[in-house]
Amino acid sequence: MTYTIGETAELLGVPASTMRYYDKEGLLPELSRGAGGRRAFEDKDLEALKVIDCLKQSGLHISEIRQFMQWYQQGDETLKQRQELFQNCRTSVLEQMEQLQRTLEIVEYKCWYYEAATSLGSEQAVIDLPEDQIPARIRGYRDRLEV
Amino acid sequence: MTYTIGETAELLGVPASTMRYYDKEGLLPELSRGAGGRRAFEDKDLEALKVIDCLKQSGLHISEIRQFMQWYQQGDETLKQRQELFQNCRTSVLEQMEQLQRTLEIVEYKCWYYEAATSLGSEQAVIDLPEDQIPARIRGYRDRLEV
DNA sequence: CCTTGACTTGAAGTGAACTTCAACTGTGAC
DNA sequence: GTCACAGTTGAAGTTCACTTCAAGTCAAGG
Repeated sequence: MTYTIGETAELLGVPASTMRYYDKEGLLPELSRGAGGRRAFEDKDLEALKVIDCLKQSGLHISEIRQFMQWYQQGDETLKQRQELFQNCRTSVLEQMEQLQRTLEIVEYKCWYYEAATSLGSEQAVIDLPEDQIPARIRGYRDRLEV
Repeated sequence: MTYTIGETAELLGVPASTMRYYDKEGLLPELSRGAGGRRAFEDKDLEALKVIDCLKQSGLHISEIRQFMQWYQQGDETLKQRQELFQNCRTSVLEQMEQLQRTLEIVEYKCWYYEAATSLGSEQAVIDLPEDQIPARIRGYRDRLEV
């Protein structure tokens, strides 16, 4: 069972032009061709596209993903490199999550701030709010009232 | 108390060129100038730079951050818009965290997979591993062994 | 006063990841 | 057979957020 590039695009929600680009960049080294030189995507190629997406989400560049695919093609002698790559991905994803958590805390403070401001009718009213009317989870950001 | 662009760059770890760019793009509308036309960063400008970073992390484009700064300058009549903006930011950050969580699960599967492969000496050995030797937290990804 | 070095500007350049274009070819439904 | 349409290619274009450059100004220490 194979899929055309259009079917694959539909299936994965990735534009066909993107997949041609990935192919050209060597991210789909095992992709075979069918009638008339058309790309014939097999299940393993769909799998590869999912892994590409995962590696992209982890913050890898196209060139690094190409490197991974080259290692994959070289077989068991590159297992160590591939293991290391995914360990680095893991660290990177965890760092991104921590960063996002810090961002969320600021955003939630701002949500509270503007909610209070709209219901009180002015920013000044929020700035003048007595300490004990500020929810505990937000108090740490009291010194960031500006803007 | 004011800081030069160089001091501010040092303080926040943001290149001076980036802050000039933000200024040019209207992201620092209240930034004042000191002797010789030099930018004089006050505490509120540092605060603004932190908010810019937060909004960027949330996924806003420069043009959207500029819009926010314009609303800020217009005062209390734009409180509603600013509240809505931060609510959208919150949704967007939560979605990013969910996406990252899904990525992490795949990455952790791959970590397990390559760890097993390196210790067993080959990928085939992992593929041949009996079901009951696969940790429960990973079993859901069994069908993604390829690549 | 003079020099050093941090600042100023507008304009041009960069890098990454696509996307679009133009010209062409082959497939498959009628 | 024919014809629309999905696919092919290399090259050029796009977008975004900076970054670098070139040419000039100004402040402050010696």
